[in-house]
Amino acid sequence: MKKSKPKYNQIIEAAVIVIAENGYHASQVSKIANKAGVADGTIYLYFKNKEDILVSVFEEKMGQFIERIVEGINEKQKANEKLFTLVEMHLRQLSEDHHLAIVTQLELRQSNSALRQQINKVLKPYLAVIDEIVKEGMEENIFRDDLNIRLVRQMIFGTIDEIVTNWIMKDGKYDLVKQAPTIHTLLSNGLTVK
Amino acid sequence: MKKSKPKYNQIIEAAVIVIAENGYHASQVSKIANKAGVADGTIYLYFKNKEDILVSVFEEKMGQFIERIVEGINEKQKANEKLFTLVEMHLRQLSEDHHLAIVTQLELRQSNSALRQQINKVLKPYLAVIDEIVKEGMEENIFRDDLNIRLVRQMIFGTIDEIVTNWIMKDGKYDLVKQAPTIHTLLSNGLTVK
Amino acid sequence: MKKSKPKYNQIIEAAVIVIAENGYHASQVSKIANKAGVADGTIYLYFKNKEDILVSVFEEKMGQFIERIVEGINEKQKANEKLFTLVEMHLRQLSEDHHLAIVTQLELRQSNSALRQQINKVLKPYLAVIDEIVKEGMEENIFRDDLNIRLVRQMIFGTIDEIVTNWIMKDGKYDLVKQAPTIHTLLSNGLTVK
Amino acid sequence: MKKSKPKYNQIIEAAVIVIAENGYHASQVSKIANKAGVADGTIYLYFKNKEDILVSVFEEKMGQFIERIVEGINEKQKANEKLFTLVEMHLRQLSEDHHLAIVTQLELRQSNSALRQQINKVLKPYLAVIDEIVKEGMEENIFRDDLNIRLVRQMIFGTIDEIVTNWIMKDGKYDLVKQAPTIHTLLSNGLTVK
DNA sequence: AATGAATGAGGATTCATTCAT
DNA sequence: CATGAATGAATCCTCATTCAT
Repeated sequence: MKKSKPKYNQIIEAAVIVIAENGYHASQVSKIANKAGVADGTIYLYFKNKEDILVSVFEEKMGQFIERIVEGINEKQKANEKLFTLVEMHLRQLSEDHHLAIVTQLELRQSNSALRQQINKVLKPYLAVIDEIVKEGMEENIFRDDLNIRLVRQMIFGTIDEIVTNWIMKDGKYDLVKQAPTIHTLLSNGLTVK
Repeated sequence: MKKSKPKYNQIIEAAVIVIAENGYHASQVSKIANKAGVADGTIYLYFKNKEDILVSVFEEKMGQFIERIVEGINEKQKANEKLFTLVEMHLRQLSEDHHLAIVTQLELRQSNSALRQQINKVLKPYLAVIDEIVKEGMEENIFRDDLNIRLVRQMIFGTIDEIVTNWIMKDGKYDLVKQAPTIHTLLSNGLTVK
Repeated sequence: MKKSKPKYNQIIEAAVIVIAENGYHASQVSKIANKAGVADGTIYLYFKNKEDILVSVFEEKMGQFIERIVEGINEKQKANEKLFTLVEMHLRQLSEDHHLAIVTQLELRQSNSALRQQINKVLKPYLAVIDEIVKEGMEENIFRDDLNIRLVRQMIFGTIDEIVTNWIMKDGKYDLVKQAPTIHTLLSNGLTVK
Repeated sequence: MKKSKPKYNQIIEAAVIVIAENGYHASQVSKIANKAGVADGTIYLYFKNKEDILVSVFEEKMGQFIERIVEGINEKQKANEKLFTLVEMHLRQLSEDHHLAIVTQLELRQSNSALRQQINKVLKPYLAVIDEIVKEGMEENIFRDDLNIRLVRQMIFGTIDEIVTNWIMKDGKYDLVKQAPTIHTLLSNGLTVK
């Protein structure tokens, strides 16, 4: 966590749970405060407004999320191993924190466009990690050398994101992480018989 | 159109414009009524409630959207041609109706999860079309025979969806349709050198 | 009343009573709505916001207030009779509407400076009436010809206003109108023995 | 100053500036504390509550204000000289402390009626000084012997007060003190040709 | 004496929906 | 069918005040 203030973290953790359980619009500030064990007004000592809670949740959690993936990737040598690690850890991390998955895949998207811009900014470093893997793969001659990096990044992120969202909307009834190899193969080899 | 009542369509068209221009949360029923040239109360003669307007917008527009894609696909023989047609027409149709693209890619997602369930129901036939293409491709031995249809569908839809969303968030500043071949190649052949 | 909408007037009348009885800051919109026999939301069909109620109360009441004084003055020939009429009617009108007197003398002054500017605008015509009397008096050679009109106006208004405010703060325990002749004499002849 | 504690005075001075610059309603206790260079809580070691700060500001400043006027008056023999001195010094003192003038003429009046009662109490000695002058003038046969002291006091105070308020609302754009003779003449001789 | 983090009560306003005409 | 005036529930945020340190 960026800030070591305990109340700040209490509120962040409470917000994830309350938003996951009630949905963003039914998550009154007082409900979050209550769950965090602080007074309503205390929220505003740590956050500018209700939206800021949401952005901060995303920043904090996304920060850890990316950090861990980057660590995992750094242990790998080849771009396709790195891609596999990214897919697998993306799925694993959301798989292991159901509340967080609900918030990122469903509730966070209910935000207005101002908020969405901020969320995109937080997401940038993650997208940069994807770009980096793709570039490395092209340089290593593991990936084709004519790839449009932006489109590849959108395919990789769009695919994983859609898969996680579907899983969440099915209430996480099946094993998400187990699908990492298949997804990786799909992205690597595409649909066509060679 | 489900109903041939002219006011029904007036309201649907007004809703697309108002939501695209103002965003979901700033699109009051009275604003839509005003744009449609009817009284507020009249809305409720044609729609159960505000959510119902949104679902209906999506139903109507998605109905046409899918219909046209199915027509396009039926003219093709091979699964990979069909897939190309689907990608190209998906991009083209949203490219040509900016208002609709904003509504489907951004504003509609701000709805609560109850509404999102209904939207998914509307989306089902489209996803079924994708599934059908994949199955045909496998039978024709054009696509690999070990594909997990659900995951493939999520990759195809997730990729296109992410690409369109990014395009909209960049205010449609570049040519979307032109990217269809590259996207199709990516989905078909994946990232890896063969 | 400027507007013949009955609810508009109901709300104005309710506001005078509620504000006079509770003070401006303890006069919640819901309390005014309740007194007026309308829903809270209805207030906002007729007034922009809470401040607008206050300004409108003043506009409506001040409009009548001035109108009557002007009528009274027009029946008089000489400036000093007109001045007497102004003093007497000013006192009489506030004397006869205790609620209104509380609102104008006490509660209205708790407004912020933005509101006060608007109130001053409403007051302008009344001050103009005073100016007119003074000018006439000077032309008629009834008043001294070296008067500084602005200062005279401020003396006349300041004197009456202070007297009414003191009366209100003593809960209207004595007869205000009866003092008109003395006040008029004071303003006319000053303090000094001639 | 009632208390010789330096922080007490720091807070009083800070309050005058903060209230004059921000207006009464935007003058949070924390803003005053900040300006005074003390912690929020420290305010409550010297003042019972926020209202008490205001009353104390008025008491302290009014105390000095009256003291100086009394000194000035004591140097004069005749009641009409004393009245002139009172008018002139009233204008001069507020003229020379713009912040204080804003607070006394505008911001302090936004207080609720409970506070206003206390303010009136503080004002009493000043009104007594006016009364004294009037009585002396009557005894000296300089002023008419049939004056209603209360009304005369209200005329004198109301006139000066209204003139200062108008001056403040015009941002002190003209010379206030220069008007003392005219005001004094008006109060002494009234409007009428003799 | 001094601090300042924490408290929590309180209220204007919006807008989807109704229903008398 | 159509209207649109009226309804009223629902909530974020501020800020004076407290009290453990």
